[in-house]
Amino acid sequence: MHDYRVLRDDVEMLRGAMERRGKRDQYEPVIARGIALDASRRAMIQAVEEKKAARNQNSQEVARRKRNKEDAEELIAAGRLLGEEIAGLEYELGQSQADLDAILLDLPNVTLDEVPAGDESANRIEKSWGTPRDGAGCKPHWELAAQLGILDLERGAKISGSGFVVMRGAGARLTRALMNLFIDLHTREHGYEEVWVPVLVNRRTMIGTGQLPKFEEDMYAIRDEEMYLVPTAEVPVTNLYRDEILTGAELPRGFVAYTPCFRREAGAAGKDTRGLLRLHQFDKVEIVRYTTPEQSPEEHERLTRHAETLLERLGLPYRRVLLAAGDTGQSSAKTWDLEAWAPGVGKYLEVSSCSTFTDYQARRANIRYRPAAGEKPRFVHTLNGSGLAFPRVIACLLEHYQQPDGTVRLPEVLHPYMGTAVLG
RNA sequence: GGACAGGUGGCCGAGUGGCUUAAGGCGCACGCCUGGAAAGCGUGUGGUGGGGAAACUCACUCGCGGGUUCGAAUCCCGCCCUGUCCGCCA
Repeated sequence: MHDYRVLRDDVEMLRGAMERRGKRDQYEPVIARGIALDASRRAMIQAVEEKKAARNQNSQEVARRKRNKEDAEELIAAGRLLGEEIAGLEYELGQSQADLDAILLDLPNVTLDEVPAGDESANRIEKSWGTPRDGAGCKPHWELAAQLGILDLERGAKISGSGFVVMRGAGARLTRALMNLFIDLHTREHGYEEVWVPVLVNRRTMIGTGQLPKFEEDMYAIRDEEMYLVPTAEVPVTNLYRDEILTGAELPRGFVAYTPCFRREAGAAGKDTRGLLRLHQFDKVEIVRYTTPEQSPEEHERLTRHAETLLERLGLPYRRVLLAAGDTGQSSAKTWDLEAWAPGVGKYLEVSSCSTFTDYQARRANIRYRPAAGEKPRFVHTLNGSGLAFPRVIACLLEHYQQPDGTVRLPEVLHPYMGTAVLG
């Protein structure tokens, strides 16, 4: 969400940002309407406040006369008229305000200068780690998993539908192991506070992080309740401090949470549907940071390193990709995707998305901090990243560490969590 | 789900229609006092929006939203949340 003032003072900047996202044409009429609404809104505010000041003064005078047992009929009549005028103006103002808010909620965040313009073809690989295994002779994870008996796609589909999976035996245990490994690392070595949060949230929470009102069709909702299943722990965790004012001294702050994630994947039908590549329900550990605006660039790098560290501990080759503006999510100002190599499917799989949202989410969720006692509150910057998403990590682990006989040799860091070195 | 009791500023707490532009206290900040501190005394202490270069000023804000009224923290209606008890339940 943007400040109203952008429409007054910085509209060229906004237009440029939409241009870089390839959405100038889409948003130009929205921006134009926003500018007009902002101007009329301000005029109405002035008019209505003038009337209210008059009404307040009038009421004071009525009170004074009544105390002195003087006649106030004339003033009461004048007050009645003012009240009617105010009611009319306020109704109009409410309409303008609602329309303008809808526009401000609809406009995507402004990407940072270093984010390349254009669509995903302009995405930029910024670094690579490890040596991708040659895919020759490598099986895809769904074959390995079937052979190992750790993944039951058929029964997942029976119980819930396609895109829902059952993990069994070592597969189920692997999920629990990754959850513990990731949370342990983030709490013990990266300084995050562990939190356990609701996965069913109200509408206001979904608006706070930017999923609503725009992406209603991507969300699972509870009928008759106006509750939503979270698509990521980012939603409840970022909203922890909604409508609160933190102190500057407690920033930066980091939180780590495991949650299941629920996504309808409405626009992705038929894409990457095999095995563990794209699910309606999956598990993920998420890291979220609150920072000051000044610290947010370095915090973004730090958070991304925290996610990368997990891949390095698991020994999975990966690359860091800077998303172009057109591929960057609505709320994000800059996103690095971490993609781990899956030799069996012969692709890099997105296992983490590390974003800085600047003050976009903080405005929507009204999360502020006071730099020092007595100073004005400012919006925090919020950041988050997957650390990491399990199904694709499991796919990469199986494929990367597979042996010719179909067994899988696990990386050492998982041995204590799994109680074994080999699957199969 | 039902009954009852509540929701006031950072915190406690007064306040059943106009002399409240939210009393008083605590906390906090600054000042006086002091060799230094404590105590004491004094002053100041929220947020949002509009106007203004600023000083400042106007409006809104007593859980949220409506309503009654010239005027609502106060009266009415709906909702949310918290507590206690009952019911149900992992």
